[in-house]
Amino acid sequence: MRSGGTAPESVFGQDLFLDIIVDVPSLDDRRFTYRWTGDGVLPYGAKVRVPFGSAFADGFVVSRAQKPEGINVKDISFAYDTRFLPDREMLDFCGRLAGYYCVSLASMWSCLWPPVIPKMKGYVEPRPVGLEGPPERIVNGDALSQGEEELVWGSRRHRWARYLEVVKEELLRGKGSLVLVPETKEMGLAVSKLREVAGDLVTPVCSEMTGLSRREEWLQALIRPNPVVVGTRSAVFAGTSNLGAIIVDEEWSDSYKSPETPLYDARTVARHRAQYLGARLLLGSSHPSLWAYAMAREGALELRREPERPVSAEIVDLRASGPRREALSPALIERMKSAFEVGEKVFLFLNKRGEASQVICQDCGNTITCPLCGSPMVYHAKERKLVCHTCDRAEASPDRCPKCGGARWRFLGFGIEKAASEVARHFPEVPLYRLDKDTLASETVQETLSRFSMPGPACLLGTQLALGQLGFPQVRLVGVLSGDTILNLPDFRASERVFHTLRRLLDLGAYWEGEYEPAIVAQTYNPDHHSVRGLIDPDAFYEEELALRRSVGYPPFAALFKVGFSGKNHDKVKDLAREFSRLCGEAEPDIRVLGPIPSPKPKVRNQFRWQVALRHPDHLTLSRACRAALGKIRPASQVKITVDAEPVDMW
DNA sequence: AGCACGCCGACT
DNA sequence: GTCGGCGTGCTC
Repeated sequence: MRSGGTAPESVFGQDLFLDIIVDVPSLDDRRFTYRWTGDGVLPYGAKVRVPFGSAFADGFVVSRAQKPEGINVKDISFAYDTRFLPDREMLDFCGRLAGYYCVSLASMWSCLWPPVIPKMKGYVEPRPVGLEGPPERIVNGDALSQGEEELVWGSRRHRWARYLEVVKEELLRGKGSLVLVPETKEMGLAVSKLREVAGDLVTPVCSEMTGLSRREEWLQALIRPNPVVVGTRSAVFAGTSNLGAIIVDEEWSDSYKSPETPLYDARTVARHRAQYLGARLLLGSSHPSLWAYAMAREGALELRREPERPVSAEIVDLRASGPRREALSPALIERMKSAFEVGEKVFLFLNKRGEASQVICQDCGNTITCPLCGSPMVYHAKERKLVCHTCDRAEASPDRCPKCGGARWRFLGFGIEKAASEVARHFPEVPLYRLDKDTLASETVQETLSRFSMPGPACLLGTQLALGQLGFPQVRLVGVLSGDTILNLPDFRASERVFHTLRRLLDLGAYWEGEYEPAIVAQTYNPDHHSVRGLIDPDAFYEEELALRRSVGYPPFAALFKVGFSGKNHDKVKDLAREFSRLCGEAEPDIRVLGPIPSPKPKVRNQFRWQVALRHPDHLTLSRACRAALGKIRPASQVKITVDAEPVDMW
């Protein structure tokens, strides 16, 4: 609060000019000079509202400025409450991240503030930081490693025992912690667990933070000397720099990847932030990502693994059942029957993404993959061709399977409707519920689940939506109708995704104590595929998938960028994508440039879409080349460029 | 991102 | 003769 004119003499009674970077796309941190006529000092990094063109925009103070000549300098409209100003270390850290992700510093800094911030009221003593220039974009994310890193692999109980231990240790050293969970609905449990060791220091922050109390919690995370901050993806930017540990629970989850720009991945940000602060990093997982597994294998992460529990899993080979096309195999029907007879519940999982126009060999289950990159190829009905969307390689669709010579091709995609009618036909007396996007409109997930959990036999047919629901009813049998159809997606992580989905089904009922594991019956056309075998032998999956990724030079053995181009003028989009590819190759000859190719969805909302993939062993080399190329492209043109420096898929 | 300026087609 | 398309450029 303003304390009767005690603000610094030097900034009173005179015009104060400040350089502001405005958070507006394509402006890329261009500086604009504004006048500050309000009370108090606006420190480096302060967030302000400024008139911009005929509208307003948010921006950040980066330095003091001279009165510019020949420009009609406008006044800063207001400053946001400087109590929310992140500390200098976080500001600098985000400078590095901006370089790493090829985005503007302004957009990166925006992540450091809650969505709604009050205006600054009167004079607020800012934290002591100077008005230096912006931090050097050193973008050397790995140079500062000194903290310990570990992979906590096992059940929820196993992981949280370790988390609490570490949080407690750090508190004894006077250090706070940051705990990330994949979904908002996981926060309640995380908070109550952490309260056991950290009591009132536990500070939940929430991305859907519009309410006053939410904002207050965010502030507490900044102000408390050693907060134990809990939150989802966006919370990776919250809290002070006095952190002893950063914990990422269920790190395999792609919900850590931001879907909007800046396209950061909270897992990587967490790791870099821990390294930057010299804090420990804990990655927790019931089935680690390949990224985490590879680091543990190299010894970069210390491994704390709970012994694998035996699983009851049966893999049903659909190839054996011939051309008959039913959603439920006889083997599954048998198992369902015995489950219903003793009053148990069955969950049938159907991955709905199998609608794509794919062909697999009905005799041997072979899916044709691209010889250049290993991604499954996509059938283009129009030209009767198989196309690799990663390499832009097209070949005639073969008449006979190159593996077994079979000529019976199957087009994928049986819908949930068909499955439902089959279940109803086989088990007319068993109550049947559905949980998918189409049925969600009529009732909530919880309503469906509670009806499903009423005593007696019942069957639930669900998609991804059903996974990860807390308090899932006691299911004794899980049937996977078509979990592996996404193997046919042109995506370097398709196998990993199938593996995680299948392993996740084993955890359906796992909530806290009293865990149990259902028996699982997985129907598949790929019974020998390592991602399906991973249900029984996860280690074999990891080793095989790692070997595959290494042989084709994909993550985690190399950095991969996905650069998207979109606009309504097809030729301009294509030309700019070509130009960009050329410039990248020029900037750094070692870079593998794949494409440009039309995006898997080549036209969306009347916008044409092309993409380029870049690969190189070193992420920073890619970032540098990418920024160099972007800098040389004339910023005109109605083509939007999106750089994803850490894609989780190639869509 | 908005928004204004500016130079070529079909309308009262 | 004007209204209006959106390509190009600017925003302190």
